[in-house]
Amino acid sequence: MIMGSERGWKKGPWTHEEDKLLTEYVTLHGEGRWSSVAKFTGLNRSGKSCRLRWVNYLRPGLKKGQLTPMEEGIIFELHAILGNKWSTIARYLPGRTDNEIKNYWRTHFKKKEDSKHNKKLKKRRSKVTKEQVVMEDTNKSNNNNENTKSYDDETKENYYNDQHNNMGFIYPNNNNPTMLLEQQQSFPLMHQDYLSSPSWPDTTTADYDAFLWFSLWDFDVPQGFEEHVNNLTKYVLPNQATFGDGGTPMQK
DNA sequence: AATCGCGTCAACCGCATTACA
DNA sequence: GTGTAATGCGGTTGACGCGAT
Repeated sequence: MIMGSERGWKKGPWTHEEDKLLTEYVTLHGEGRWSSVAKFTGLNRSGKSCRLRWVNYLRPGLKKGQLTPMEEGIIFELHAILGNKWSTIARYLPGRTDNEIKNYWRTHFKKKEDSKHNKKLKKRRSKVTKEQVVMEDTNKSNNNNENTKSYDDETKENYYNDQHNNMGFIYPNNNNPTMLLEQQQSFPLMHQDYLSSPSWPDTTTADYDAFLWFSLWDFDVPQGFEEHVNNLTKYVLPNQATFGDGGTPMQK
């Protein structure tokens, strides 16, 4: 058994029995007071370890299994804006944990991250827009007269370029600052109705991209999925060309 | 059959922030 | 106001499974 150094906390994988004890404790006392778990349950686990186990594995409502294309898209979009703010991103994906999202990102988008230039490219993501980020990357690359883009940054840039070229999407920028994430109270997309909807758009079509983008950036999006799709059809699809440069997002 | 490489994911660590005495 | 404990967060590690060779 691996033991913690400070006071002999047990480490390593949790047993079924330990899970049971922790679950009983939280059921009885609620979340929090993690450092008391050992005292009340006899579990020889640190408070941090208990919290982590609960949050990432035992907490009710956690989704198991692969992320949906929808969720992948959300992660991609939010990461472009927020950077490695995993817990913040996780708030917009009910049932998913920051750890899960972090792992997902690393395995799916950081595969070729071993570029030696990467460390030069750490971005201030918190308050800049996606378009600014892309421009920064592009400018830096041009100025340095060398390819300093990481796989991560390059993938994002390609993604946005594709969106612009193929869909005519508009991303928020200085001329269109109304959609800065941090100015918003909430993301309408996260309405549980959407995530549990049995009728997602076909993820292989442009409609899906439009749906995804619309969902993320239209902060006034209606509550119901059907209405959402109706609006999508009404405002987005027949008129994609109008989403070109400099315009505003769909009007309601 | 052995082993190697890779992807996945649970869990740990260190640090920052917050709460509280 | 200060020190300490508790909590939260992001980065990292290591075990495990699986397919390729």
